[in-house]
Amino acid sequence: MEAQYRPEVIEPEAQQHWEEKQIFKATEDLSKPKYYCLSMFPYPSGKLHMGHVRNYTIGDVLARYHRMKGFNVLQPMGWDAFGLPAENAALANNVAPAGWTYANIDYMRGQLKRLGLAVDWSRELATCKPDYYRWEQWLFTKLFEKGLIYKKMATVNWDPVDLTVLANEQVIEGRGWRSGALVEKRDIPMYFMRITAYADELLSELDNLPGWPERVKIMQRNWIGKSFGVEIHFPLLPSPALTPSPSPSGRGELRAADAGEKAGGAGGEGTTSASPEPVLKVFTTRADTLFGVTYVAVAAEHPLAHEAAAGNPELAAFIHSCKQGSVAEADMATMEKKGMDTGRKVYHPFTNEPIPVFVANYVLMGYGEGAVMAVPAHDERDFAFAEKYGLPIRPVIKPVDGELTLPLGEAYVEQGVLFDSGDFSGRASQDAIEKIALVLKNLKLGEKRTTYRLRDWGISRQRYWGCPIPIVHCPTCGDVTVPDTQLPVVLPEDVKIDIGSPIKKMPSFYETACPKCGGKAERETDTMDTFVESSWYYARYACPENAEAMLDERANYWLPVDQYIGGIEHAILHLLYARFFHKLMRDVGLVNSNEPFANLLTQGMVIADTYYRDLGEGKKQWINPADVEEREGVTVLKADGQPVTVGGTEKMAKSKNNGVDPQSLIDQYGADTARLFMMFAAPPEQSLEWSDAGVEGANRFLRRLWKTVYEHVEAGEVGSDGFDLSGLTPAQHDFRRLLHTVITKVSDDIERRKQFNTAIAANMELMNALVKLEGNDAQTRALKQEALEAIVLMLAPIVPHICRSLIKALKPGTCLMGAAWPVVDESALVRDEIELMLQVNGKLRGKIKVAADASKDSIEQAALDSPDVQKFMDGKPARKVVVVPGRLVNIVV
RNA sequence: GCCGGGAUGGCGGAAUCGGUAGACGCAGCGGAUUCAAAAUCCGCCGUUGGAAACAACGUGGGGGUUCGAGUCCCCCUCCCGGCACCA
Repeated sequence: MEAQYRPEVIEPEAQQHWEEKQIFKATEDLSKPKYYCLSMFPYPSGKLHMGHVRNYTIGDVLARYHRMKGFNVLQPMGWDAFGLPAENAALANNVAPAGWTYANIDYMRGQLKRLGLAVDWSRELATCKPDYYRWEQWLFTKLFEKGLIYKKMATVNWDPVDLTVLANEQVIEGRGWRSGALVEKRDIPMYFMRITAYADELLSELDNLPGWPERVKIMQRNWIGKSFGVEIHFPLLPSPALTPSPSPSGRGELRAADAGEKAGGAGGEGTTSASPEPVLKVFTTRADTLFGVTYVAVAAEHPLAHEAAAGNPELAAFIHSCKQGSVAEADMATMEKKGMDTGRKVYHPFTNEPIPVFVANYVLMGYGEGAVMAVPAHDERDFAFAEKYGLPIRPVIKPVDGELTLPLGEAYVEQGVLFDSGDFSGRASQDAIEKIALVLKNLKLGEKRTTYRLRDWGISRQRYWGCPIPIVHCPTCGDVTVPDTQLPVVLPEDVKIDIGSPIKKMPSFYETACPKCGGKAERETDTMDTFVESSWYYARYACPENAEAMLDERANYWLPVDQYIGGIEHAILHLLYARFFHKLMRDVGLVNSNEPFANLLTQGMVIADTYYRDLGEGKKQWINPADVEEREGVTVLKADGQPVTVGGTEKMAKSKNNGVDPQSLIDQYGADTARLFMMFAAPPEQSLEWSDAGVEGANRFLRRLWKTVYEHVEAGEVGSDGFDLSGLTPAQHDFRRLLHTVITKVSDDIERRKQFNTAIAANMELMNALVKLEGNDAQTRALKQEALEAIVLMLAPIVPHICRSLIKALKPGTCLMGAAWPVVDESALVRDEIELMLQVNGKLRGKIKVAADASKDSIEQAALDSPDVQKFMDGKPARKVVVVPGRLVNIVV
């Protein structure tokens, strides 16, 4: 064995061995339990950052641990290769997105391999390859035919200067990131996936996911946002200016799940119903406050708003001003709440009192009916709005056991008891909601309804670098899906990029014949949201080379994924879409399980400081943390010494250029040190502010481990028969108990707690004790052999390269890949004496040693006899003695 | 704004079910080794008072429950993630 730890020698050697022997190639094997371990695949942004190292090391530790526990492990890897950054890079560097993407994949694959991941590379996939996305297109056509994909209008960010649609990320402070122009909202036709049809199942199945973090399930529940309420119809007074012209529609029965569909069409359903009388529909979860309604507010896109604006230039201007700004909900929610009276009025369904209708910029067209009844006395937002516009505030709910202080200083939002509410006065809120719904139903002015916050998923993107939507627009046949035989619709890769998608200007792409009638037709030139690709890749890994089908029976062998690992930022969108897709695939017969991911580990963000220079008009130049330094208290760019602006601390991302490349760390210390340091720095679920302080310590520990094994091995072979467990000295006995306590703890830390920092700490503690173990006799050497073997095997999932070398040195002829996880010797854990803490009035005052099997009475007596305790009892009698077995005794005086 | 999470020594963190706060590591300080340095090894290392023994205080801030609270409950502050076209 070499005296020096040389990662630059042993790491490539180990990696080459694993690759040549195809150690990690997974095959379906019914003789072992399967373990499908999946880390979220990376977007090939250029280089790995620390978040990737964290993510993939966590996955690798779990994959390697389960392999040692006898599982048939699959750990695949691939590339989430379509996306906006490729187009940005193409624009900046005048290269094709495809070439840029493939070059990044090649570089990053090399980096991942250098980390020594136990990945089956034979299953590698990239979502931008036709052999992958053709199945996405195939599924699209099936879903379109089933009505699970449909077309409707939707609102996007429009850059009036560059004449392009902008992603939310490209809107900075209300302006386009390149042009600096004020962004406008614009309605365009898009394809939607009917995720709302699965809302109930997506919600209820969360209860069948015990292996998911509670916080993620809570976020998904809130996102789906099922609420029980009442739809209320406010009859419209005839317009003072015009005769009302309700758009004809027989679809007044459409429920909330479809609300978005009609909303986008800006269709008129909102002002119509089955009854001939025009009504304004609102949805509320607080029907008990109905008598407190003092105005009704509609979204700027609401048909009634448009109608009212026809003869009212001021209102038209206000509605137009609501169109300014991004469509992002965060922007909508934080902007100043503004409104304007439409001049139109509705009747209160019970009192027949006329109520004004406002247009308000805070009412969202996409949720419910695009209209709300406002109760300033019992809703904070309505209260603020009413104060601003001098609208009446009419309290109708009071606390069950008290009175309201009038006038109200703020909205009283709790449920309570109704007053000033006609026949409903005196009823409790819940009871009143039921009764009011019933009476409204009898009057045909409303009914109980369930709504969801969840909206259907708009998947059209007006971008180039994505999967083409397999639709042909035929002037005679309409939207026709591309038949299986004509798939895939291949995205041309050799393109020139400027503003706007090149395939929209490429007749060779969009000119085609209608698959139905053979007439002249045009292809859809929008591409799909990249979330579509990442919604099913986990299943394709089971059969990535299958050219005949999207999935085959191997998917049912491997699925569901036993352990999914990825950033907490995906808690809602990606994970919800993937769950949705799994159910879609189940319902077309591709998989037989209900959920894709049995266990989920949400890794905390690796965050880093951001730095930028303002280029004006909302444009910023982001500067990498590696390129700045502090000079005399000022943060400056190293290159020119000029100051930079310090931004916030945010997740490492391409867009903020704050990713730290792990390559120099790996080059300097090796992959094992990088892996060990990353796992030791913090528990996986916690967010981690990046700092390389402590890397030295991780490397030092590995050198120390190497040296300890080296010295042990150099001292000669240890006879396996020289180990006499009954003849251990007390110190040796204590050490062996520590060893087996640590094996118990580390197993639990990795398998159940998934907290690797403490698993590493326990091994360090054991190493510290081992180094202090005196003596060179056969007993001691056998004990050290047992401990070193266990430490090396316990650390193997985390630092596999060094452990491969060390196990070969400790047990010549053994192979790490065949090695099993260390087994606990329960008999080593037995103690005959334990230490108990002594408290007086909850304060620590001393400790005693008692026999492990001492009775409660004898423990109490021993505690009361202790001089440490008596000193603080001041001669007073014990009022109470609390004995916590195995822990402490608390004496209350 | 809404939803979710977090805050513990100079720093990263530990304390797993309400029961010894600060494991393990980093940095720092002192010592050994060395011609010297690096590396390595040994020791100290929450704050205040004290020569020490020891005592008091101490887990973002305020209040509460409990024999006992970093952990549970209420209120607040700040930070991080998400908010449907970043992935």
